[in-house]
Amino acid sequence: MKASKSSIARLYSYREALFRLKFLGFVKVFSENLADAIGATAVQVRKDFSVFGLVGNKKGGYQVDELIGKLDTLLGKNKKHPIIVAGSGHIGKALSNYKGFSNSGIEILAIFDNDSSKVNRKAAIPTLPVAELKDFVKKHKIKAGVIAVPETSAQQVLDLMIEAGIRGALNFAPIRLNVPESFVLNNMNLVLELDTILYFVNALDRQAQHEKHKA
Amino acid sequence: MKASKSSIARLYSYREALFRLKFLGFVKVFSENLADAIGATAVQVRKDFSVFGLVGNKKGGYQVDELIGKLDTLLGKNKKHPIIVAGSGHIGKALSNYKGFSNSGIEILAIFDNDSSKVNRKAAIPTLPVAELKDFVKKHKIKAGVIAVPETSAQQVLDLMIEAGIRGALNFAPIRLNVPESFVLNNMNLVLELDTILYFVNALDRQAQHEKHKA
DNA sequence: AGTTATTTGTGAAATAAATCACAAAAAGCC
DNA sequence: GGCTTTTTGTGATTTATTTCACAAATAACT
Repeated sequence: MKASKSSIARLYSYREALFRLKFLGFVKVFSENLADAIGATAVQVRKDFSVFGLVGNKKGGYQVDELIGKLDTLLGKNKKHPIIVAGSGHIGKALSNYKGFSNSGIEILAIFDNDSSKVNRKAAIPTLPVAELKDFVKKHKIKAGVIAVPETSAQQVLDLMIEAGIRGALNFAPIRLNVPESFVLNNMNLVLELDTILYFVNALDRQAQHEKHKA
Repeated sequence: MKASKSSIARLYSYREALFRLKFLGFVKVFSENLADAIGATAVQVRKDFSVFGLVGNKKGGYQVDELIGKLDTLLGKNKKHPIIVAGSGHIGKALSNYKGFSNSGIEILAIFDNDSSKVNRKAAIPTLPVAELKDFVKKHKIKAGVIAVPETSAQQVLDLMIEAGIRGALNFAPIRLNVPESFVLNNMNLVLELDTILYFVNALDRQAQHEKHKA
């Protein structure tokens, strides 16, 4: 097996879980503790670890600090990761106010917006005109960005990011964006997620209805 | 094959794409058009359709209006879907201002917040005290909700929702929530998504570095 | 009307991901 | 020190998903 998107995501989840477990006083953990913490199975944890060369101690489990250290190296968590956000609407604001980045290494350096009335160079996270995006990205060697603009300008902004040298992005606009082969694009589509939930909720109801009918 | 989460998500995407294609003047479409539109392959489109009994016309493709109609029925898009949001922070606000729900059937009926200073019964989408959540959900027969509260109160709010009869939720709090077997829970974890993007972006760099070294 | 080109629909094959089954290591007990 | 118990690590198996390969239909052309 090799590193799939979901196995990488699980590694980050294990890391989060380890911090929580450490806070609770754990010095060592077993694959089962981690599995419980992130909602997986113990075998899955060990298989993931096996793929990434994370070894434990038979019967002794894994040393929490040591494991966090190895994960940090593996996941690049001992480095800073500067990113930018395009769009200072509600999603952009939600991101810039988000507390959860604290121990993640991720840091939003700036927000970019087309609307000049939104520009604010004095804020802790400044809002800058889109015209400055390219230079800013090059200057700060930024590799990833968030697209939080309306769908009508999403592709345009993304193209600008790519041109500036950005290599990956998280997209909140509800459309399919075109990117070069090697570009890493993840999509967050609120409506699609809600739709899927509603489908399964209603499917459960339909099933229940069906059962009732049979009885 | 049966209805998997991702195949359902694709059906919703096909539907979206069909609206766009219709707007562009398409009266009939081929599986390849739909594949291009959502970034899949033509075979995948046909296979998905095959699973859900969506038939087209050999050589003639699919009639756009007819297909939209069938998808609407299948996906419950000809019904209203009232939902609630817990938490009136930035994410809650982003959702209540979101334009993309317009032709989705999804309607946010209310936002709930613990902070009494946030309560506002007059707004188009009212913000109400959490104490009223249960009655509101029962009264309006709401089946799904969004959790946009801090992680410290996420489980508590979710339990309240479940108690009120809600069957599925979209969770923005970056923790694993416990739900009954049949409850439909989807997670949106911003940091996790960004982490994964950064991992692959940096992995590409590492690879490039490696190649350079070899050369 | 017959022929050709195109497109659907779907079993069969391939690929990817998760789970099982069990050997090997090591801690603790007697 | 040997025996027992627990837990890791991983090849083999299963399950899920995607892709392939091709028959069957049908629209368009001659």
